[in-house]
Amino acid sequence: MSAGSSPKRRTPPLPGRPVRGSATGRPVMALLDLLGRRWVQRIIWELRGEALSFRALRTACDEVSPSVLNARLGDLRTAGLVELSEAGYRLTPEGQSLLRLMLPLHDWAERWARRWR
Amino acid sequence: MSAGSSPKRRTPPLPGRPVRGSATGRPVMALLDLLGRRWVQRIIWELRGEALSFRALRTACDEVSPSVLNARLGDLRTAGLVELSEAGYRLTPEGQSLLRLMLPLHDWAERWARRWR
DNA sequence: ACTCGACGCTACGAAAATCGTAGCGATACT
DNA sequence: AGTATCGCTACGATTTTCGTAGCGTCGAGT
Repeated sequence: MSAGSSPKRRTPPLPGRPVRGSATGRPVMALLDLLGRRWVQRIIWELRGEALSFRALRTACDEVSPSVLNARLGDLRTAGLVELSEAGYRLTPEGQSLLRLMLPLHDWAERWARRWR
Repeated sequence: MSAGSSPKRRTPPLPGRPVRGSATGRPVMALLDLLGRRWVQRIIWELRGEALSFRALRTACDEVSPSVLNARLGDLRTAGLVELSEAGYRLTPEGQSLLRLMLPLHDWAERWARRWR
């Protein structure tokens, strides 16, 4: 490990504690903070099917920088939405229940796109 | 390093054109790019009720920096999700239909929070 | 007319997040 | 030994976000 004991601790958003943009830490605000970080929703989206290795996930996310991917996976693991299994990274049951809320976004986006054709 | 004099235009994510993290421009990827920008989901969330003035919206979003707020409002207006009316900023019908997909996040977050108490 | 306050919004330097590339140590198979 | 993949780290460059100050406009009040 060591990892140089970072001089600045990055705090993943969790319900019940102050997050960016909300001193109250109301759960929905913590969630919006988490989901508003780049690649977070995309990662959840790409894990909708089978488990993916770190590298496969990186490829699925258009070769996202590994430092950011690792940071996001840390956030998501801390939040209890993602876990690393034998087969690779995958959604926890909690993560799957959140994914279920996101799935309708696909069809919505398709309809949205028709306005731009 | 280009000494280019062009002010580097920021392109809001729209379906059908390449966006950050997806050369294809598939609608859902454009949407995830848009929603993954900071404050975007929060802005939609805060506009779930009545129309809000720029300043009221800024206050609702915990005094977010006006430059970022304006940039996001530009993205959202270009995307056809938000419009400026007499009464202030408000969601378009399109934006309201997206909000409807987001509303369940509140209850989900409440349940999520119970794991951390 | 003049001040006052609120409006949408811009400027700009500082700080933080993100990116891109290279590579490490471990493990496994040849 | 050589090759390949694994999760993951380092670190400088770039982009985004932040924080504060303030501009120009408008309508209400005096």
